[in-house]
Amino acid sequence: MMAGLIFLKGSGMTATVEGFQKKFSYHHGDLRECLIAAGLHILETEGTSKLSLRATARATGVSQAAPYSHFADKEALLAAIAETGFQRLALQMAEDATGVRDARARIEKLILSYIRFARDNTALFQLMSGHDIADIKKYPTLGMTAGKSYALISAALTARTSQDVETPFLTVAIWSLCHGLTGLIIDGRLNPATFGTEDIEAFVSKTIGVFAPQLV
Amino acid sequence: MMAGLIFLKGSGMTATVEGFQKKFSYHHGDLRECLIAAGLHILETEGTSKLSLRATARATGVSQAAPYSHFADKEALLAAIAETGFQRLALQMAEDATGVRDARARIEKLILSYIRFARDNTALFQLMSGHDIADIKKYPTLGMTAGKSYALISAALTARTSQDVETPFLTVAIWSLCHGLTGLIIDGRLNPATFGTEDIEAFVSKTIGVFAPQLV
DNA sequence: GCCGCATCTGGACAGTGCCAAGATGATGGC
DNA sequence: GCCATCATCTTGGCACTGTCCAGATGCGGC
Repeated sequence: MMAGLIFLKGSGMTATVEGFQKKFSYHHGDLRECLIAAGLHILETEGTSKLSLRATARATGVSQAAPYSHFADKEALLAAIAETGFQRLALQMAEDATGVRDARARIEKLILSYIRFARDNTALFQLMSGHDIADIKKYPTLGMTAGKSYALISAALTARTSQDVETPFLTVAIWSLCHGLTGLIIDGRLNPATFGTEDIEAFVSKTIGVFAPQLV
Repeated sequence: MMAGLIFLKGSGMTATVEGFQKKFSYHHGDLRECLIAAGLHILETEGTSKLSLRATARATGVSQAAPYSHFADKEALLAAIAETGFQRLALQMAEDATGVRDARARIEKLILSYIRFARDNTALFQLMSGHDIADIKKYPTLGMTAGKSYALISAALTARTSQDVETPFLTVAIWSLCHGLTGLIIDGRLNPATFGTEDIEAFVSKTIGVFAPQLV
């Protein structure tokens, strides 16, 4: 419970750093960002079921109704949390694949990074890929940010030399593979005996191998 | 609200059919199945957010605590509903692909059937593929039933002639494609302009084309 | 016919999302 | 410097949820 104090008003980075406080501080400081941070923290430590508007408000040290000044409803908070998740995901994928130019190797790195993210941030990933947010179109920035990781894969594919398969369709296929594999892995639905999933890198490499002719 | 009456105790098929009632009727008749049916109905007509234990109990005409005689908690009810969903899905897929022997044509039919199911039963499909059920391992029969559609695809692939790619890996790839495509479609994330998604059959066929060499 | 036990009821508790009315305090115009 | 404005936040409350408990109910085996 100590950890919750991180987000208390008056404490925490955003509120203690003088300049920051002057710029953003109102009653709380920067409640919106703090609520998102608190939400992420609850998600990581206690799981989706414990992530409520009231709990985030509590962790931030404000009243239960305070979040409504920044989010229309619970879904809007979830969307904001998911968005920072997509931001982090895209960042991590880009980092993990820096310098790798060969199309197939790059795709492999990107997918492995995607899988690693999902494993390291399962609850967050499930929020991002699940259906807790009814229609994404209500949150345009979410859609934009979510598109970044897709764009990374798409870009890696346009870079390949042979173009016998139209890139958009190959992208959709690879993307589905990436997403589908991840789901199967984090849900533990792949029999380790037949797939050798204890060595993820080898497994992914072999599965991508199905596309081998297209990834020249 | 009229429709809710379908599930009232003493009415409805399971309770009025004499033999059925004699065999199963207790206080209610066959509460377990009725609750599942009611849950499915609520899911279809009012959406996931309205699907609560209490609502299903209400629709069935029993007290709020009655479901606990048949389900340990809400998740258990969801699991049972999801399971009948998987049952229906596998049935539909098998029907839609009857008689089609050619590997590629059969795969195509199976995937189209999968997509059609997801479109026709969106809320149910999201329950089946989402993360509302925390870990599937708690519901062994769910896992079994969910595996049926996977098995259909797997079987279709072992039937192909060329075996230059190991079947399990190709199955995982095709399965991911199937699942991923469906998600992209029902979430409306595919730009119709670039993909021509208004003609689903053509779109799916073209996307599967990425695997063409492996589907001989 | 009676007893055991699965089944179902009524009531209760803590927790939730959301809302309305009011307090609070920063900010721009004077 | 002061004041009105308005976003921000609080308090209290409503309806709903999942879950539990003590007790009523009634079917099946004896």
